[in-house]
Amino acid sequence: MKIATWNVNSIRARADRIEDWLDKTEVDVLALQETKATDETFPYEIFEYSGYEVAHFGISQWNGVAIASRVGLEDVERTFPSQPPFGKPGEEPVQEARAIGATCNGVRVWSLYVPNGRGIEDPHMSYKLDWLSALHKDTSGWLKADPGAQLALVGDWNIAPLDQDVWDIDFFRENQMTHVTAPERAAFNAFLEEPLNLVDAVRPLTDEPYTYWDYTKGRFSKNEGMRIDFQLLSPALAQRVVAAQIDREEREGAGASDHTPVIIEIA
DNA sequence: ATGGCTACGCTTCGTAGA
Repeated sequence: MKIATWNVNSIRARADRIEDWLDKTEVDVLALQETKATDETFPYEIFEYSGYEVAHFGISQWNGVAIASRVGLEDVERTFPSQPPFGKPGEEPVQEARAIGATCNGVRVWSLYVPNGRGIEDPHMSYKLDWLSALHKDTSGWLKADPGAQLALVGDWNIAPLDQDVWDIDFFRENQMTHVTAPERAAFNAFLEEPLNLVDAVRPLTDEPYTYWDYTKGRFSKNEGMRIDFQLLSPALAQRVVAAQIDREEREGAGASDHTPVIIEIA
């Protein structure tokens, strides 16, 4: 079974490419982030034509997450239980469409779009860290309830865990950029450490360093990218992984998303 | 020269991405 995750940066602008990609790769499960669509405007038909069931969660032109599957799509859950809303000062906090879960052929898949911190001092940074802390707490509960859980937390984590996961760590440091700060990395690493012990099964199985290249400044042609899209698997699921791939080719050509798909194959 | 892109919408700029 193949499970892919892909920040498509607008499902409507990318509809033809996504349909072609599904026909070409024949993944069984595709988790999507940044659909930039509401449930009303989401193009369900491109998945149905290709033989996939799909569940989407979108409430505005921002964010939006979905899971498409051709091996079953059960117990769909929109937002994880502890997921915090974003509160603007003086306004009612708003829940954002950043997480959708579904069980596909026995694997509990969460499609996650971790908030962009925007800036080190920006209120969105504490939102990002709170959001990850809440996800960690719920994940801990799921694994306590079932230590053998087949669980996949996949998506755009908006964190580059290692210095080598950005093209020039000095550039990031000098410009006080997000995605590489100690608190963000600690929040990410907490998923890989005791007691959760989730596994990044992709890193050891692919030579491609990056999953994202900015549209601006010719970043892709200069191969100045970032590794920020991950599939973190429960220990029991990680044992079944036989292959992994970052589909760099999909970043090429006109009309590409700035992120590329990340795929695992499990036995 | 310190830029360069892409997408969205009650669109023709402001917001967001990272």
